[in-house]
Amino acid sequence: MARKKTSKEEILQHSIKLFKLNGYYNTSMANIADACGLIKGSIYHHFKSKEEIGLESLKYIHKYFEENIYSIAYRKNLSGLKKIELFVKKTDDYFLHSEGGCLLGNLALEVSSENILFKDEIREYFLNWEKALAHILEAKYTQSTSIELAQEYVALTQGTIMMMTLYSSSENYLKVGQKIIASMR
Amino acid sequence: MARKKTSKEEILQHSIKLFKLNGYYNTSMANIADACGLIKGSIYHHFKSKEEIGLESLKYIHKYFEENIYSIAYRKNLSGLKKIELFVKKTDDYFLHSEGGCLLGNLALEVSSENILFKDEIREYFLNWEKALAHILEAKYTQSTSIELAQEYVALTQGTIMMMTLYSSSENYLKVGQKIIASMR
DNA sequence: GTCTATATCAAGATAGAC
DNA sequence: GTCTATCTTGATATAGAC
Repeated sequence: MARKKTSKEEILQHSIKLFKLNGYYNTSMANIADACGLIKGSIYHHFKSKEEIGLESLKYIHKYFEENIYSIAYRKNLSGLKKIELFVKKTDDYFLHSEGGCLLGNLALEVSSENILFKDEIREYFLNWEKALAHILEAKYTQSTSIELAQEYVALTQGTIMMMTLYSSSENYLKVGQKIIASMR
Repeated sequence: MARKKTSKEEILQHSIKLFKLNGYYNTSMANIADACGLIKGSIYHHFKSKEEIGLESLKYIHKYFEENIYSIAYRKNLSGLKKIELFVKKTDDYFLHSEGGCLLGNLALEVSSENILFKDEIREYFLNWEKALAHILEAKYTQSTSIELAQEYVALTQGTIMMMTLYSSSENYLKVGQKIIASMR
C-alpha cells in the first residue's frame, strides 16, 4: 500500500489543532508527526524548524480571516448592517467550531513576549480585525468612536473565548456578536 | 558569607514572574532556580515537582485576590458605588503593575485543557471574581442582570489585558474599570 | 517523501555529601 | 538548606538509505 504524500497544509492543520489544545511549547515535533501519521524526522522535509511551523500556523489562520472575514468590511454592495451581520456570523462559525479557542490569542499570551516574529504576526492579525470592524462602524459612528467600539469588541471576543474554553460553554460567547450587531441598528 | 535561606514564598514569586513572561512549559526548573540564586536540584527541597510550583503559584494569586479584592464586595460598611470604585482600583493596581498580564488567564489558555488541577483552580478564581462583582451589582440590578454584567466585565478585562500585553499600552485597559463604575452610578 | 538511526542538548527529578 | 553529581527521558534537529 503506497504511502500518502503529506502536504504542508495538512501538517499545518494538524499542528494548529495541537497548538490550540496543548500549547505551543507543550506540543513536540513527535506529537505533530504522530497526528500526521509520520515519524518526527520526516516533518523536517517540509519545515526547517518548529518555529517555522508555529509562524506558518499563525499566518495560515491570519490569511483565512483576511480572505473570509475582514474582507467583508470592504465590500461595496452591502449595507453596514448586512456587513456586520455577515462579519459576526463568519466569526462565530469559526470560533464555535474551533476546539481550543483562538490560536493567535493563545500564543499572544504564551509566546509573544519573547518571540518577536510571532508577536508581530499576532499584532497584525488583531490590528486588521479592529480596522475591519471600525471600517464597518464608521457608516454610523465617528472614526474615533468606531475604533474604540472595534477594540472593545475584539477584546471582549477574546476574553469570552477564554471563558468559553474554561467553562466549556458557548452561551456568553454568542451574546458578544449580538451586541455589536445591535450597535449598528 | 552565609547563604540566605530561601523561602517557599520567594520561590513562588520568582516562578510567577517567569510563568507570566515566558509561559509555564517554557519555564524550566533551572530558570526558576537561577532567578532564586539557587541550583535546580535545590528547588526540590521546597517543592516536590514543577507541577506543584505551578499549582501553588495559581493558589497564591487566587488567595491574594480573595483577601484583597473579592472581599471588598462583602463588606458591610460601604455603599455599592464605593465598593465598585475600590474593587476596580485594587484590580487596576494589580494588573497595571503585573508584567506579563494575568497568570490565571495565561494558564487558562496554555495548560488548562490538559491539567485538571490547574483548570479547577483557574475556574474557581474566575467564578469567585464574577460572584463578587455580581454581589456588588445586585444593589442596583436584578440577580440575573448582575451576573451577566459581571461575566461580561471579567471577560472584557481579560481580553483587554491580552491586548495590553500585545500592544504594550494600558490606555484601553483603564476604560474597562471606568465602565463598570459608571454602571453603578 | 518517508524511513532508520543518531547526534546533541536540556528537561524533570533523585541521592547523598557538606 | 544548598551543593555536586547523576539518572532518565524526551526535545529539536540532521544524515543518509530506500
